[in-house]
Amino acid sequence: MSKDKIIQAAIEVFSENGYHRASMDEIAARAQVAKGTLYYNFPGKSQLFKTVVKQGIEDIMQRTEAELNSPLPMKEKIERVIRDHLDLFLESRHFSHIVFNEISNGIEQEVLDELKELKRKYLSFLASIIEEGQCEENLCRAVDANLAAASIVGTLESTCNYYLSHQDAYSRDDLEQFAFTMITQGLFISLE
Amino acid sequence: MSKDKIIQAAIEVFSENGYHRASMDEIAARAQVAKGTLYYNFPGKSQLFKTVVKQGIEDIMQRTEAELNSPLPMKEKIERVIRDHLDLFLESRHFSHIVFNEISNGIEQEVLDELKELKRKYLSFLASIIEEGQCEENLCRAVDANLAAASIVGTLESTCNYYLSHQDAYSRDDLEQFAFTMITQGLFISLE
DNA sequence: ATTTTTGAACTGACCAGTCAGAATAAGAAA
DNA sequence: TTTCTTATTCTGACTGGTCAGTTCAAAAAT
Repeated sequence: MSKDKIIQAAIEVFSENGYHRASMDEIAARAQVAKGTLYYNFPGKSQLFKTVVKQGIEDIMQRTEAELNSPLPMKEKIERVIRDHLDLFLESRHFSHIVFNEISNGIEQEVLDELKELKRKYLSFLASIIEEGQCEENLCRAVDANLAAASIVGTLESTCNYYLSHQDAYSRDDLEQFAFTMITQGLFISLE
Repeated sequence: MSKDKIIQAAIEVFSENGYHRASMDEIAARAQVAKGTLYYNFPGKSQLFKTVVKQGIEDIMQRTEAELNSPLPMKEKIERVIRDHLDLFLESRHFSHIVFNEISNGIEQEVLDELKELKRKYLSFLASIIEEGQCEENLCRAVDANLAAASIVGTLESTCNYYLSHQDAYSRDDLEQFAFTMITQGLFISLE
């Protein structure tokens, strides 16, 4: 099936280059398919992009949900959720940018709205997990869950980036441990 | 002086669109200057871009340094440094992306290297501040200062973004307070 | 007189999207 | 099984548009 090959190639190319620098020609070449086949299977670039994003978000949400439903202690759960996110972000370098930042000009309003909705849904999903933890577990209740969700994604994204360009200095494990500490404890300043 | 007008316009256009979608025609129009003048003052797009990034980084470093040299308590200092960063990021929506992410294809290797060096310099600058705090103040020593610097920038960037699309729900002050809490204390989980 | 600016015209590259026709699969008839 | 027919899937050259970068003669500013 060409459709699958195209989606896989699109994930790669979009992840490597972001939306605007990804070209349909390269996606076609990577999928070993003629350009026309892209347009036979998808109405256009933005629709193809939407499909890719949707798949990525659904995937990470599913993985996260599975971890959270496991009968593990909270600490373990958080570690695993962080690990899943790092997996995704390291796999698809620019996936998070694409979803969280690059959604803008050059995409039809209709598709743009769908993408924003996907993003919103995902952040709410994370926020609801945090809120739950604030009620039932030992999460600090002083922080806003929505902002916290955004912040966590930002932290994971930027530390991934840093890690990718300094792999000599850090191991994958360092990255995971750091992310856990930073997210749960921050810089841990005891002021006054 | 046209040069200044061009730089200002370039900051705007690059910040709004990122590097690749920013067009020299629009920069010229925004600066109310002929396109030829751009090329009279700068060798090309990438050089102009470099100038803009350089100015932005030098600006925020200078502001941060000034705050840190003030005779204020540590807590106050950190709050101010965060505020400065939020100012910059909110002012130039995509400035941080540009610097931290969008540096890639389509730019000559030489300029690319200079940009990466600027970015590195800035992160080291932040890291050195954190390290100093870990020695002399009450910052947790368990976190790696470089990763922490990257993480902080990521947090600020993504929360800014979230704030910008939810200004109805949050005030600028909420944003500042949240960023401070998240950076210094994280989700503050007391596990077990 | 020298420097700076203008604005328009042009080139070459890139790229999203199109389309007429080729290839392939699927099913019906012989 | 083999042949004919139709529908689906795929192809790749082509189009039209955008944009960076160049050039330059003439005008304006210093």
